[in-house]
Amino acid sequence: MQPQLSRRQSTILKLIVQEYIRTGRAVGSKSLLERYDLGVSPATVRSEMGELEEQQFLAHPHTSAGRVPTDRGYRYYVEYLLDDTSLPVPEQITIRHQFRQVEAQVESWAKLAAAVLADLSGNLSLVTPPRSSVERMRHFELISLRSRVVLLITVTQAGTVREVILPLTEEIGQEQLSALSQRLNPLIRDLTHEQIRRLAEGAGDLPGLVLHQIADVLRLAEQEAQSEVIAEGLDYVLQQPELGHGALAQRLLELLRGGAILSVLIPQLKTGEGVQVIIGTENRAAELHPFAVVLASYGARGHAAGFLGIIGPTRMRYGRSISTVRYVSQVMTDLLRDIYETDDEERSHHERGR
Amino acid sequence: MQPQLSRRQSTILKLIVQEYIRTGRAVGSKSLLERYDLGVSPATVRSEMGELEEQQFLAHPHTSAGRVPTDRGYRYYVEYLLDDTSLPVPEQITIRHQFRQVEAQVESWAKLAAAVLADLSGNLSLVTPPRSSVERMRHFELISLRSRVVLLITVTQAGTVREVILPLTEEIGQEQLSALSQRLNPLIRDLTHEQIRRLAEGAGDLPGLVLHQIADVLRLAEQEAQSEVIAEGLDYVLQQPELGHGALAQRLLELLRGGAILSVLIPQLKTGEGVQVIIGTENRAAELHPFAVVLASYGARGHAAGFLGIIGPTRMRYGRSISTVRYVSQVMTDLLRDIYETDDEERSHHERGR
DNA sequence: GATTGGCACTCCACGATGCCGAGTGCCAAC
DNA sequence: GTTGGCACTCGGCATCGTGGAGTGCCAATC
Repeated sequence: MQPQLSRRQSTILKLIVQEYIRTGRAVGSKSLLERYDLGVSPATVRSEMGELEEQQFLAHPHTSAGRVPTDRGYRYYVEYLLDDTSLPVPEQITIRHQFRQVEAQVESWAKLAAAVLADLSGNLSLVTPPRSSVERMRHFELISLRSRVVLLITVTQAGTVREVILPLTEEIGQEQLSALSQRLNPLIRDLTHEQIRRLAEGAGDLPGLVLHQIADVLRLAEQEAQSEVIAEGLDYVLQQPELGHGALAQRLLELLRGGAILSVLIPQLKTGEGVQVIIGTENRAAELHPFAVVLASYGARGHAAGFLGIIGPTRMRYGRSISTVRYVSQVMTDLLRDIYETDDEERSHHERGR
Repeated sequence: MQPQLSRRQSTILKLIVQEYIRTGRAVGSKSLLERYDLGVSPATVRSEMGELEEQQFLAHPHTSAGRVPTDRGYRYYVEYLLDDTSLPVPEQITIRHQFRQVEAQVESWAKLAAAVLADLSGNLSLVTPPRSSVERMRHFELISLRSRVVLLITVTQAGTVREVILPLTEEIGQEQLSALSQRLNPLIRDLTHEQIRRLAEGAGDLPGLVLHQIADVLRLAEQEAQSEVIAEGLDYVLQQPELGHGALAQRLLELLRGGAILSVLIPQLKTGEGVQVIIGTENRAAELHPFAVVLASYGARGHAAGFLGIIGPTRMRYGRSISTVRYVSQVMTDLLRDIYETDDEERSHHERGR
């Protein structure tokens, strides 16, 4: 869609979108002029509105109602009419500060990100924890919980930590377990689950069991990366008058169960394209047609990565949502870089940060 | 409250509660007799109903409506009128089967429990992951992520695994880190965070840093045990007609944010008392007055433990909820026992299981 | 040719009205 | 103690009328 509207039409569309987002009521020519002086009469505005409706940017709920933006109208608004603001600095500082509190615990990043997104946008937020699509082994440990029950802890290259319980057929002491892990660890460092499984075939009884389990864990971690999602701000969903009453909110919550929403969203996500906005029927999944989605990925290049975003009614504050998503994704990317990046990269990054 | 109703009054109360739970509409004398033959006329039922209302077991929404159970009415029903059924065996088998799938991953137990509770009860479920109120150290590992960034993994006696990132001032190789952990691990096994912190004081630079961090992690784990909660079945909340429309559902969701609901519920939870039912205004917290809570704790004696339960409208299927909560709590307790119990205990437990 | 004021028309939201059905409470009779 | 009868009550629902906001069109004007 190219910009194809006259200056005045653009102005009117912009005001109608803003006004509708603000009030939630269809906007009429007169009431629009009461708030904004356009230097023309209602009749003129009406004729322009008629033109905009002709071109599918606006719609009437019914004959004697005002105009409401269509998905196409929102799209044009987001594309060409939105003042490209970034998040206010005080809020940036607050966010950075909050993240600093949990800097050390990687698992809490995603939770915090979800909370921040929800609170700042006033919408439902979704965040996937940082994961790698191909998990490679970093390190594992065997810890004796009690006789014949061992805890296997695996750390992947991407920093994901997993633990599984390993029942053994015979009793094996902590010393033996430590020796085993010391022997195996160097062998499987940086290998994928397939490679480890191949190794397991040739190995002895106990090592074979352990290696098999490790391979399983790695494979599982990759699978879960496709389905684990943290959501926050459910209460905001109900605050939306247009969603709260109908069965719409319920549908949305159902989509969240078991991360089903991810398989709906991911196919549409273009990685590394900054913030993406998907409005109403632009969503491939029909369930999401009543909603707008603001998405971004974070992390980078084969390292741990994920995506985050917010979902709300198409009548959402796009400017605010986009700047929030953009900023939080940046913060998450920075955090990940601080862990995995080589020193060179890190230095240049910190310089950029000033 | 002692049983204080005549046989016929009890029957009528029971039928009214059941009928109201089934239909959600106030129950009248005539419509009650249409479904159930009590061998008496509507007028008789009416007079009994009047008596029950007198005693606060029933209430009228308005003059010409049927009767609705009061919280007191539900209480009497749960206490004396409920047929004490256990969960149907096929469902028991399904649940056991589902847990067997994730047996090895301790972290997924709570999630699964929440999903099962929600699906079987058709209500919102809450589950806290198994935690110990006094965390003691089991084992830790140091893993070099990259130069000067180390991942510290701690495993507590209760089996909780935590990871934190440790920035160092100077570069230290994996070999040195492994040596350090091998030296320190035996020293701090089974210690609390306070004891470890005391040890840290006298230790050298790096060991001191590590021990301090470990103590922090332990302390944090204890704190989080008080606030971490998994909820499932939010969509069911909205299906409840009496909640979906009002702002009530929203209030409930707000309570869930950040585990605030735990601090509301825990003070009222008596541990080791089987399944507890808290109905409406019996809840100390006013926010929960519109709801009924079915709660149980699981786990045992200083080991990892937690609680689980469901929250729904006071008009809930108490029989089903209670039996579900009871069964799932039993399953969780069994699972934990299989990990931590000594072999003796385990044997007798398995024998009981047959 | 664009803009404007005027005007008829449309339709929703909202309150008032009336009716029906379900339910109650009471009472006299059994 | 139980019953049938009866007057009464009240919410729910449909119907109706009104007012306001908004539109579309057109002829007049700049």
